[in-house]
Amino acid sequence: MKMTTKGRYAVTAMLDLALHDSDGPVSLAEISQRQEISLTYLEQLFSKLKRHGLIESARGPGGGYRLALNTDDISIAKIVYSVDEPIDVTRCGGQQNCQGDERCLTHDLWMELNRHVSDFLNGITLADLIQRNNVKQVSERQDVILMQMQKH
Amino acid sequence: MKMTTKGRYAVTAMLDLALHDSDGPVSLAEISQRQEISLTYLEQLFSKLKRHGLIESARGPGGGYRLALNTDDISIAKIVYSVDEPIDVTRCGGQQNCQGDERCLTHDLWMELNRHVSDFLNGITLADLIQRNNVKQVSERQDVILMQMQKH
DNA sequence: TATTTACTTGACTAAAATACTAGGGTATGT
DNA sequence: ACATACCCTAGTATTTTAGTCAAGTAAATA
Repeated sequence: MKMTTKGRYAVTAMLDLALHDSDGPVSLAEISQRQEISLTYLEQLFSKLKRHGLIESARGPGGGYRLALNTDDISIAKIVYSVDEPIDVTRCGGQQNCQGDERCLTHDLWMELNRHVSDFLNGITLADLIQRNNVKQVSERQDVILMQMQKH
Repeated sequence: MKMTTKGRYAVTAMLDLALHDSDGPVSLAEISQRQEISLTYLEQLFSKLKRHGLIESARGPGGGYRLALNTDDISIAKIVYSVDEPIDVTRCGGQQNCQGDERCLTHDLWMELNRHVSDFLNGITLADLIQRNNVKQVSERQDVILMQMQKH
């Protein structure tokens, strides 16, 4: 399966967005500072997330991004799929042509693992994450740091 | 997490070995033909598998590899770990320094996914796979093809 | 309406990882 | 001796990743 920093960054950024959504549109500049992710890299990710209908954008001063769905309708799987398109551990991508035009010995095993990981990521939403204590703690730490930076 | 063809090849080759272990040492040349994996690439993988104590080797004519453990003592996780060393989906590798020297927002989520995948792969052994109908079928197909090739 | 903020798009690139190949060995059975 | 089969170290082409650069467009506000 494909679990890269791209997917991790996307989830982290979306969670940041969810945590600050109530204050109006959130700019990528803010997220970039809080999560320490390059601004231009975030732009790429958010373009994909928007294409997949997870977020909405507002241009101009005071603009930024907002969630297009409720936090309990956005699963981690949706986010990762949006930026890392085909999460897949098989070689053939679910086609059964891993050996010549037939299944390889371990085809079904990897399919099972695929389903397992998907189920897990589908079962967790942004709403779930927001509830978690460790998320709250880290988020508060980041907010404080950002405010200190803005003083200067 | 890291799930590449290297790990897939290793599991496939080990399963092939398990299926033919009863006939005495199995040479990499055989496995290479049956599973359509490059011989020199197999050599690399088997060197690691041996270092991790999963197999034993016998040199010279009639030599080859044998399982060093019972099939129900060899989990898929053991095999994958042997060749793809650190299976890990977090950025920090379990250290909590993903953001500066602190945890990032989603640290715990990736740790959880890690554990999930590991549990799954630890819960399946070569013995389990051998029992499966789809494995039996594919294996028989491969044996027939190899015998036909050897006629020529 | 000038200006600033912030999103939008596409092409480009450095670095790392992957999936191999090449080419030497060394041990062992016949 | 000689063939078989394991053993080991490098090297390398390809692909993927992570990220930059540049040139926009849309919208708000002064």
